[in-house]
Amino acid sequence: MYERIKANLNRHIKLDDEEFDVFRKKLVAETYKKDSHLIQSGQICKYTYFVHSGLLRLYDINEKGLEKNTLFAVEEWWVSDLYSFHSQKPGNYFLQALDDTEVLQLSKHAMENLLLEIPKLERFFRILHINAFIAQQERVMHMISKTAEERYRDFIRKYPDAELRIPQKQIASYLGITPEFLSRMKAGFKHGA
Amino acid sequence: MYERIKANLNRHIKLDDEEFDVFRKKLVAETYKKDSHLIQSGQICKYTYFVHSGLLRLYDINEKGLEKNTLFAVEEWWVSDLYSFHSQKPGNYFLQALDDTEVLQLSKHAMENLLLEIPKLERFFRILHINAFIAQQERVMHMISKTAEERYRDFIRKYPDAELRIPQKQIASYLGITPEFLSRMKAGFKHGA
DNA sequence: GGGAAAAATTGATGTAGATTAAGCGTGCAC
DNA sequence: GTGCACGCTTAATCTACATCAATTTTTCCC
Repeated sequence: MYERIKANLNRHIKLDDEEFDVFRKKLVAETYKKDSHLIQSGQICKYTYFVHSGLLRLYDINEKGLEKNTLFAVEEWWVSDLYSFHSQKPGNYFLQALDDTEVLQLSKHAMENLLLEIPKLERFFRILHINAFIAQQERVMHMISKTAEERYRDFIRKYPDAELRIPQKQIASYLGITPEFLSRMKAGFKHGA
Repeated sequence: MYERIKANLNRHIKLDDEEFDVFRKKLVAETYKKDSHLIQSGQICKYTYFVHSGLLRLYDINEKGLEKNTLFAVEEWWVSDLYSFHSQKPGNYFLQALDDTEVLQLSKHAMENLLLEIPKLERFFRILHINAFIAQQERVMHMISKTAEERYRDFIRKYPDAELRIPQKQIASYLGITPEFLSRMKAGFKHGA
């Protein structure tokens, strides 16, 4: 159960066995059923989640009342409503399981203690958030510069298995287009392009 | 000269005088003339910049050959090509002065040493990048959910003085629309809306 | 395994914003 | 001061994508 998160930490820092043990003891393993919610908009986000297996989506409901996905989290992703988690104020996002999903969750309180006990974790999360920022920045640039079709091709190139696991309407919402238009595009470029 | 960056650090951490002195000694003050470049696409980004005064834009050139702004940096902003700076591989962004601009720059090497000498800085940059991520994430959601006019209104509400200092075409590029359409919108909602 | 509900597809029409092109104002180099 | 490049505006046309509505396919539940 803990090998995956250990490998994840090892991408950026080295913890000895004792340190990892301190870390592991703060984690709570939890399983969420398909369609259940881990985070609700309007509430204070208590946890940061590491996805051990399964599939989550992070979304908000916009002014027109439509659900818009901002992130899919698969195995070995960290996910949370960072604004709410970090500030401990009510957030705007929902986090929902698209499949039965096993997570390791870390409470705000546990996280703060960990950062003091194992300062190397400051480095780990710093690098994690740098990479998250870079990915979002690139996504903004794609929204500005590319057509929906180019963004869809990028998406399936970057997450090849996502096409299989994630419903079309969820992908459309992530890309910022309607399900109808996504369907049309897929039909289109079998013969075309 | 150093009061502004000291205040900036103090937003998230407390450094004593000795620590701040270590930090300050690594900074290099530099002035860039209007229109000059601090970072060039294709090159390895050597520095992270703290804007002491002036105005910078971070942009790339897309596949169609058009310049697209991803960020404006005014007083008290940190800016860099984070991918290139962090990985020390060639980057995709240009950083250009839109006005004569004074920066404090920190080399990759100096930054790494600082993070070892003053571990509290790991925390500082972690929080800085969390906030940067949250802002980018919000921008993605706005691109997905809002019309160009709504995004323009948000922009001038968030950066009230930007409208005065930043040329329209640069704002249009940041919003992901053409200068022509921005001009039309401005004319439009003087009488309308 | 049959039936309801949700997801995906298909078609007709509507619209936000792009593109192209022309004219206008303004800052700045000589 | 004058010329000229460049940014801003206005107008006509075009297109990527949305909206609305109907049909088919898939999923899931007792």
